Amino acid sequence: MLSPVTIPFSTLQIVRPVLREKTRAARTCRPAVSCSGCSLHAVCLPCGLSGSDLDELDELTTIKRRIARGTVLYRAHDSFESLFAVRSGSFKSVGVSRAGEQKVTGFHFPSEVLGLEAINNERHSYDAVALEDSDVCVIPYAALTRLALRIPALQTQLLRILSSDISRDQGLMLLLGSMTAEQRIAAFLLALSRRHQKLGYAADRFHLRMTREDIGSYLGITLETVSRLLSRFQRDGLIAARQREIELKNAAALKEIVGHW
Amino acid sequence: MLSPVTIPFSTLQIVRPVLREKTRAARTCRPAVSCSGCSLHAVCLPCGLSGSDLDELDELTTIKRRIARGTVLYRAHDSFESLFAVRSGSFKSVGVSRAGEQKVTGFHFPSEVLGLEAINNERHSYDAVALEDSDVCVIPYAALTRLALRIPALQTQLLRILSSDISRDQGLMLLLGSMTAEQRIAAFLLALSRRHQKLGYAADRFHLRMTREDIGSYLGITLETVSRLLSRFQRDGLIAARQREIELKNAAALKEIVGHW
DNA sequence: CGTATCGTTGATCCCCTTCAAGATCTGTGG
DNA sequence: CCACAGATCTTGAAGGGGATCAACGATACG
Repeated sequence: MLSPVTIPFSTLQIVRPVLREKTRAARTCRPAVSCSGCSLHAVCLPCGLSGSDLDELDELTTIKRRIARGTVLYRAHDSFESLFAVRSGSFKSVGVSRAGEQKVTGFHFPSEVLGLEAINNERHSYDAVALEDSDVCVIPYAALTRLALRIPALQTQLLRILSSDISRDQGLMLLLGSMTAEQRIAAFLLALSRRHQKLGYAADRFHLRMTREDIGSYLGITLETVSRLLSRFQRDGLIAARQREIELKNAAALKEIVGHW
Repeated sequence: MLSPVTIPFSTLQIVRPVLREKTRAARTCRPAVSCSGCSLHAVCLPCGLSGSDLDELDELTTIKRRIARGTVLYRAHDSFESLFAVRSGSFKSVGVSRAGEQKVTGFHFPSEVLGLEAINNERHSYDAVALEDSDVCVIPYAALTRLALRIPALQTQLLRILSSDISRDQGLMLLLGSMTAEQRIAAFLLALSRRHQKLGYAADRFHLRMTREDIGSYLGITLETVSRLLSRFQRDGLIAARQREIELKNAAALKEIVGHW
């Protein structure tokens, strides 16, 4: 269907290593496509694995795919075969109603695993759309669970990843259910900042990968409100925003707005 | 800490069997406290297990706890040791902010598993409060994952349960992010109806276990709005409501209001 | 350079919140 | 069994936050 794509080295540069500790590049001949050679291995699925366990996971995840900006990784109702780990780039999850309305239910950055919601009914329940040219690891699910039976640390990590997805969703539910538009935008900016930091980027300066409309859809407000509030935050000196380039000038004030949630 | 409690038979009667197929009561001496003897085994954690596998799970889950109405099963920040399966009764999950505000993030009925969000950071992230006198199975997590390594069907089921929790949360996010108050109430009633049906109860007649305030908190609206809309639905003949006793008179119209989400 | 997509800002409107008061229910003790 | 207090629910009136409608700038891209 889709042939494996070798990732050019230039792409990997986009993602800065989180932990440089002894990369296992020497252990394998294809560092660019293996978990052991991937700069994200400490925060991705192989977290906690080492030695021969890591090698076995490598064999499982040799297939990579490049997804062009604006195209889908999978669609709602597609049958579920594999999980996908984001290697570079970013995605949005889009829930679709039969009435045609769409709603963004999540944004996904490198090291995060996509497709977890499909495990239960073996069918995806939303579209995953690339926000920029992106690369993913394909992780065949049946083979992954077989391997997890033999590698306790892998089973542990898999369950952790699912659990943290539940935690993240619950955080968003709190946000959607009880925050004003102003609080939502502040919380959104702070969350993005944290995620960027976790990937090794500066915490106070980042590029929005998504449109105002995507943000509004995700936060349950209109794109006009998003725009107005970003303007206001800028006027009040909390941020500097030039198009999608965001700089947090006063993170403390943003936290104050969110109000300790 | 808390001693095992034997469940009186009268309590078990509350939960009607979903599938009466050859209950395995004869296989064990303690049907009232074992998975094999539990009327929920087909929709709970042991789904898909049989024979000696089921026996092993039984040994893991011998401890039961009775939680009185209004008391907590666990609190946010409690350390995570066990998952809990609801045997009878019902619970709400309550997220707590440092500012003191509370928000209900979920309702939980028999056969559902509580505590999944705590797997990742080994600490619970919300309170679980009993809405009525309830019984739960205590499922020690470390032992469960060890057992799941030996029983592939158990690992599969565990991953499915986590995944379906993610799906459920995403459904609520769609609701919170893009529905009017009227749509939320309609969707809430229909969802409750479906869950009751799944447990073997009538689909068009049920008892609300929670207050209007709980419902409002969960749906992101005020208790007054909940009350007003229930009154309006009743006036329009969509439901009959006497206090917490609800009868769906026109489910089709409710679905029409929700609008095919 | 022109077109489409994306973003900003303004004016108006309405759904839901907030505040308030009363009704009903629950359960506890006398 | 009844009375009373606290919790819960209902309903009304007024006000505001965000949606909607609309027009115009800015940017990206072929």
